[in-house]
Amino acid sequence: MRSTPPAETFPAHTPAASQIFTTVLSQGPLTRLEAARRAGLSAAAVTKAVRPLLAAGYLVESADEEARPALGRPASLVRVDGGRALFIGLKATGGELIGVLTDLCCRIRIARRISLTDRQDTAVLAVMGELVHELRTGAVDFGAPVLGLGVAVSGDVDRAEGVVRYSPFLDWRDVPLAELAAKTTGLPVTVDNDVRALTVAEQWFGAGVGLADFAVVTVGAGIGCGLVVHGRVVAGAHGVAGEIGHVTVDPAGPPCHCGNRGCVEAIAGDAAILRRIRESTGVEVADTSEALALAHRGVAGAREAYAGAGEAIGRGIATVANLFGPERVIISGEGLAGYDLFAEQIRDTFTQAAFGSAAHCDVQTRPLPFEEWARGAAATAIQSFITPDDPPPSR
Amino acid sequence: MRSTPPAETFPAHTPAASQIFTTVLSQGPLTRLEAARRAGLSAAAVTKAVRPLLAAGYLVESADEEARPALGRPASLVRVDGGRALFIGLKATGGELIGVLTDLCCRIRIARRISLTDRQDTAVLAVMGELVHELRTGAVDFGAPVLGLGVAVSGDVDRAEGVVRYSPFLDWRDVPLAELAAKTTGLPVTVDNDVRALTVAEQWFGAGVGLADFAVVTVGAGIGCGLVVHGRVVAGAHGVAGEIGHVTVDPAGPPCHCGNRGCVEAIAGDAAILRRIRESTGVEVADTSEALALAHRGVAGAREAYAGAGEAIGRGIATVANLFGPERVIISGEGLAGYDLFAEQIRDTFTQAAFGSAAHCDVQTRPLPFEEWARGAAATAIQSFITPDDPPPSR
DNA sequence: AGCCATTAATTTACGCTGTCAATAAAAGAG
DNA sequence: CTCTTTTATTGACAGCGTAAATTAATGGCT
Repeated sequence: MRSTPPAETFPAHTPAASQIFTTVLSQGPLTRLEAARRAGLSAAAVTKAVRPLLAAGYLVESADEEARPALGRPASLVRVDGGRALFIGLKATGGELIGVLTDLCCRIRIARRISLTDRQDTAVLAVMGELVHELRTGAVDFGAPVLGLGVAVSGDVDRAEGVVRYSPFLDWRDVPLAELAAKTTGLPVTVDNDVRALTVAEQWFGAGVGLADFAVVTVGAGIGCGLVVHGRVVAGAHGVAGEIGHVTVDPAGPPCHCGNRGCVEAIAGDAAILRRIRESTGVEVADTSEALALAHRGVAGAREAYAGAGEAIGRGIATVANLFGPERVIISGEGLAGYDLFAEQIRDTFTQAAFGSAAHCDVQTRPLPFEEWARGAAATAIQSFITPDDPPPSR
Repeated sequence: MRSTPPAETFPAHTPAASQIFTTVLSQGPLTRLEAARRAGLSAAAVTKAVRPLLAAGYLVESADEEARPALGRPASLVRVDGGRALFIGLKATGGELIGVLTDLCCRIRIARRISLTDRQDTAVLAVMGELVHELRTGAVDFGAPVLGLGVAVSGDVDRAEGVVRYSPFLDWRDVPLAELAAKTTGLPVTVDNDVRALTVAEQWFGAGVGLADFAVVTVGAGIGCGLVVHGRVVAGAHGVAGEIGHVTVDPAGPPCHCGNRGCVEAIAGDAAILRRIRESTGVEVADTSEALALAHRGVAGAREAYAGAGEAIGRGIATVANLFGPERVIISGEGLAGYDLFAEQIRDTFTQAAFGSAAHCDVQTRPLPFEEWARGAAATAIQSFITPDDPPPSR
């Protein structure tokens, strides 16, 4: 939600224009005809929508050098000028703030992290202000205006209202973050849940482009899941959705902080893996990198812990596939550092537990650099810039 | 999919008209203004859309007798004339064919069942033809035309193409049922998966009216689930969705016909309950009614079997709630005959396993008379009649 | 080389549908 | 009998689609 009027508004005031721009943005350079086809609109609509966007510099035209057909008028490609505008994305965790400056195509130009000492909202907000200022200072070099700020926070976030309802890691309740950050920075602010933000980034700029139904699964400290159904990110009627981390995979499994036993997160979360390695090997591993080292050295207990995690994740993904039937599942997250240790288990368990054609679902993995979460936040800011109201289904 | 031109077409050729009609159909008598508000359209659009529908007799107007506010121009209510048109719904199981004749408001006027002796598609089709003929003969009394036929089949069904891809109970593969049934009956035919059809009926005529996100869980021989997300029924990219029956709730549980262990269906399906009762009590219960009798008499082994079933179902529903965040879950099915035996376990397990606000999800139960499945099929026929292409999100 | 047929991309002209804002209609209150 | 209040209708306007016209590039033919 915009809390302040944007410095510059997007010259696409009709739904069709937003949709066409989104199509060109996410599906690379396209001819007008091809853009029309993919957006489900007429070619005439594209021509009309493209004109003001070209004039404003958001789109640029170029000849189709390669793949020119022998006959007929050669196509001219339309693409988004990424350098036309900049956006800032912030991800707040309990311990640090990650910030990125991206262009309109959501390519990262600058990335920064600052550790947080105080989780109080006012303290975090001050640090956010600093980080945004630093990124804007760096933005001067690129000769384009910063047109929006996206903030990603884990927990229950109401994007439409710009309010963090409850964030366990930050211990926040009902913080009107969009409003506060807009006051601090003077930018239009979008606030969203971190996993959903990442899902938006995949939908527009990643492996979810062009898919109406897919899921993003993040593996790390927690296990999260973002869902896109009918071309739209699922937010849940009560703000909760995609809680794959608390899907039970073994009622006799280890206890989870949520009060149940055998949740995916209680088996495959970073802390769970560490604890299991400590219990089975007796080695007092201090963090994930030590645990990984131990497993890579071939220590049986450590390998088993990762294998068990892989099984739990595979079962969780199979559950998602059985219920939704997504076209693709994108596995990502910090936890992928140890992907070689559980890839096989994920795949085997998924294949076995997926019912019927659900097994045809394409399970992909992509590495997730640390700035990726913040990039997701920037993606939500770009989304808000292009479609002030929540976006229509993309194709 | 329509395979033959309908006997009579619906005089609403614009999306807005279909949407307004749908709103009035499912949300009872409404003033034009209220219908506009609920459909997200302008009052002007309603006035324009309603006129031809009144002229054609699909809608009727009446004064708002009660609840007339003291002030202002009195509202005139618009409602659907259910008696204006009739539809036939068929549900095919392995052993019998259930057929209903409903009016436009999906109220059942006549219900019939015929047992099937031969599962071959041609044999089933012949019996379908008979049943449809019988229902149409009965329809004469109501003085309205039969305008569509809906057929519900369990398994993998492609509604858009009207093809049954694979139905285990009938042992069918790639049967172009819509085309065949249209040829036999001369009616426009809609073919859909049985659980999805039931979900459509709930969405338009049941407890899902007005909800953008809800789930229907059916308990009986199998455990099924229909999902509505963003106001649309989820069909899954590969035709599989809502397979709650094959969500694993206990990897150490009993084996399931799908090849895994501890699926919801392997614990809470009718056959699983019977087997467990036989094993624990030694009593050779022959069918579900005997099992119910045993449990109601207080036999411990039988009660435990039902309690275990309740837990499995509750856990399955919690999984759905954690992943989607539906506003409501509607539990239904033949298995509800024993609802008193596991209601408590469903509720307790759900509450415990639902994460955070997902527990706020409203879990309802509704009895499911045997004709309900066929009524769902009729609902899909009504839907196809009103919106020839797949329906837009309803509000 | 010049011209024309061919193919494709884009634009222009026009019609349909839905919104917005102004207006009519139907009461009861003063 | 007029004013207020609420609902329904009407007419001007805008968005978007279709269809036909226009523009652009290329190869074959003379």
